Amino acid sequence: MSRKTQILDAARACVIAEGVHAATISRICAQASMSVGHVYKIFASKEAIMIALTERDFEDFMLHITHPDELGKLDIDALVDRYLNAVPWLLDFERAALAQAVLAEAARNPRVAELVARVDDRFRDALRTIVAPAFEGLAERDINGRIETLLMMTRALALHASTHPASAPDMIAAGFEVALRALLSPASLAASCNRA
Amino acid sequence: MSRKTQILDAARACVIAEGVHAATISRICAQASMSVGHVYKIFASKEAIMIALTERDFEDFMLHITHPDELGKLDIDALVDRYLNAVPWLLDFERAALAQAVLAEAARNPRVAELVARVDDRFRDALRTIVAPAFEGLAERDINGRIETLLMMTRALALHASTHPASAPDMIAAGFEVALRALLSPASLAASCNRA
DNA sequence: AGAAATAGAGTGATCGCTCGCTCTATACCT
DNA sequence: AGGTATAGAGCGAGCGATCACTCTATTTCT
Repeated sequence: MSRKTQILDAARACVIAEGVHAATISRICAQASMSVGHVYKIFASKEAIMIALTERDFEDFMLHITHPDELGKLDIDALVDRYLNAVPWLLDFERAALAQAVLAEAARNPRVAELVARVDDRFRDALRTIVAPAFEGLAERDINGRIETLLMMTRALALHASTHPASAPDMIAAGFEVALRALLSPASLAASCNRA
Repeated sequence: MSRKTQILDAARACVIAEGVHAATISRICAQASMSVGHVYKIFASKEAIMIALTERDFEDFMLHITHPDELGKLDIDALVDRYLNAVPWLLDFERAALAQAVLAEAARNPRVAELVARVDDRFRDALRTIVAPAFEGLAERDINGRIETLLMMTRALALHASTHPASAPDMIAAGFEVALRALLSPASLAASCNRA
């Protein structure tokens, strides 16, 4: 394991346990069993560590939800399956705590905010690619609204375990599926259901 | 305006601008045009200020989404209307930034976490009261899953502007409505739509 | 005058980060 | 091979800044 990985793993553990700010360099060093001086030979600053950690975490997330290799092959039903399968992974407490810490940091640190925005764009693009064929004829605004809602729901899921560590994945998946299928069905169908 | 309110308003502004940790006592004091010593005569600690601020913010939120006075009178259509009307308010950047900071703090401070859990319970109860009549016959697990999904979507909406300050409320409301109506329709109806 | 409100310099702790040092392994010379 | 020079991984005491908080002095009311 490289020194970089070693530091990032230690930083991850600290951030999950106490957030970005309270994860001090000295605690990260203790966790990594390295000296302060050495860590600063490998990363330029605490911020650089956090950026690298965030990048690694996001890459992991994107691979889990929309793997680039299979993007072209995914239809809507497959997307729903993939989503529902990812629910337990998203509801993992450590993952959620890290995501929560990263988003909190994004509110303060413009470099992290830019990272979040970039990943969101990639996620929206991936969704759009999958969903576009089924949504022909739907107004652009409605498509965007649905994609944005999917993004928001995904983020909600990714954060949920942070405040609700003991939530039941299959109960949440059941509710989630209802909303998911509605958002991914063409407009006419959804409309006829809505007003019943 | 009471001294307490004055401090909380100053704290709110600081937290929105820089998060809970970076919102230092001295900056809050400067913002409130008060001395450090005086602030500590009114609040016991920085944590006490943050708890009070969180409580005030949550109370505000609950009043906006499910006002207790009209809880009995709300049916599902009225609830959807209320939700959609609340979207622009939820998408306010300052509100979202504060919510984001509070949730980040909850991940670290058990007292704030307990506050969040309490408010979530109140919110779930309110939803259940409104939704129960229409959901008779639905399995308990499905009802809970839907309520939990609604909670998650509400939270996602409440946080969204923190990372996406310039999002278009009506576009999001359009997508949101689709998911909302699906979650609030009885099961059979939703199922027949799902598998089209 | 006495009480309450207000002020802000001061305290000890802790932060991110620096810098001069040690130690070890390899390269090079004889 | 055996001795010496060199490189760079690793170390941690210490620096200046800043934190939450205290304490005493002063002003403002009654």
